[in-house]
Amino acid sequence: MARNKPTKNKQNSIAQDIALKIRHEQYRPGTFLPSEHHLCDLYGSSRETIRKALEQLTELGLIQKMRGKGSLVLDIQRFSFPVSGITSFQELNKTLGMHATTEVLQKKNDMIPDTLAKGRVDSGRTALHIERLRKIDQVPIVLDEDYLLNPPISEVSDAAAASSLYAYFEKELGLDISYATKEITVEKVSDRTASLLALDENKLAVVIRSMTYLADTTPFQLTASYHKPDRFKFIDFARRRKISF
Amino acid sequence: MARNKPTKNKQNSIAQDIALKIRHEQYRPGTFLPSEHHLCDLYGSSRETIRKALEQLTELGLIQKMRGKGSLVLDIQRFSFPVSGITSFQELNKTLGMHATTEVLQKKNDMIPDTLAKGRVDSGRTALHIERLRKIDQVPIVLDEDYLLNPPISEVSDAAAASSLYAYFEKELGLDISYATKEITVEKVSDRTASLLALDENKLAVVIRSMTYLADTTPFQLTASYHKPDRFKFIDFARRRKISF
DNA sequence: TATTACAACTTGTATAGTCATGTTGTCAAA
DNA sequence: TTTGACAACATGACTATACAAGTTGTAATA
Repeated sequence: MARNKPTKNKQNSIAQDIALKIRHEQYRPGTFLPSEHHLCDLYGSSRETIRKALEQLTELGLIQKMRGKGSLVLDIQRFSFPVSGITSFQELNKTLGMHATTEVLQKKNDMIPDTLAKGRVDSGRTALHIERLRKIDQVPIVLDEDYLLNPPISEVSDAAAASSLYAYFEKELGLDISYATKEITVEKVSDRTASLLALDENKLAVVIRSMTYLADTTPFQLTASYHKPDRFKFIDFARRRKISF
Repeated sequence: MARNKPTKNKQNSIAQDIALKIRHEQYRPGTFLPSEHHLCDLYGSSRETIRKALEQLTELGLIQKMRGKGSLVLDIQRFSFPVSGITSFQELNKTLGMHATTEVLQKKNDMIPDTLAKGRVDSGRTALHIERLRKIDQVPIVLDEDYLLNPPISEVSDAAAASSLYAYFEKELGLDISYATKEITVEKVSDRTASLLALDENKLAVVIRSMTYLADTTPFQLTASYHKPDRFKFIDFARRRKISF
């Protein structure tokens, strides 16, 4: 069973290590990392391995490579909620040090709504429907409607639902979460959703619908997240894609 | 001067070529690409070069690699406005085949607002302020407030402002656009903005503030985009990041 | 028949080397 | 002083090779 440790190979370990050193300001923004040759010596690895580690950091927005000069450490004030990179509420809670609570409102089998299925999943199919209200400092912020497909997910404990589904999927079930498609819109929502989030009379909420896939490309999670508009803030780091398609 | 041709090296050419073949359904969703060894023969290159090309396609969400099996072509119905990947309105217009028009409302030097500068740029500084209203089928959709820093941008022709700033920056000025930070919120906007976008009385708009950087890490563009909430739709493809930071 | 073992494929990871090309400081020449 | 050549660095791109490990079909075996 793939335990999916984040650092299982050399290039990941190196990337992780450098990332931590950047986080702890051992490498400071505005300065250059040791050269690739130097890093080879430091980690006792080949240059290609170092370069693959640095590429991960580049993709994350931690460094900017400059030909002939070196790898510049970028200034990362990228807090808040990143859209890119599938990140769970619980992970964000930890990183940001907010005081967040999760209240599980429902957990039962339901039909998958068409708005989430989108033809990519049988809409007649049932799935484990978990409804959770997320609060920060007692204020409702997000309402999550998760539909978990069976297989691969047969049941979820109350504890897992209240803490982190992602941690449960990856660490307990050994699932290899790979990618997701997300869609962000602003919509008028139902009276029930509006009252749960304590919206004003226009009932507008930011809705994020996502479908999350495993490495074998089977979808396993469909989610609709309803965010309070005034407390909604997403931050994204994006690199320019050279390839047009 | 770096002309920044999208296909200047082997791995980019190969990625481009495979991407086009996927687009034209020469490689169909649900099928596997030729194996890496086979692609080596097809393109006359080494396996590492092929792998780097495939990695670009993976990052774009065009394929999913599966160990022991091959590279599966994913089903891409990713239309609409991607948040991730810095993409300009004009590029989207072309790709999506929409009938879009751009109206330049202002083009003059102005002070940079604090909400955009965010301490990363001198807020007292002036920049070339271009205000553009984007319409699709005569309906106003987006209001773009661009602040272009000098250097590296001294002036912009009316034609460039009306068509594509990015094309002008990259092809004419030879700028190497590298990355951007973006922030998405929902806010109550000014009366002027509201009337330009024909918002209803609550005056809520989706605001995307971004700061775009060159490869040498100098910021050159600050933008606030105001979107009509009911016509706002962003689609994102995100891969799960294994590295925690 | 059912199971096992294996061969022949696939991708994943790491190594070592080569050449191209951009950057910077130094030192000599004009 | 200014200019130019050059050495010593840096990253970018590519190649060739090796071995690990997952997948699949086949053939031998119990």
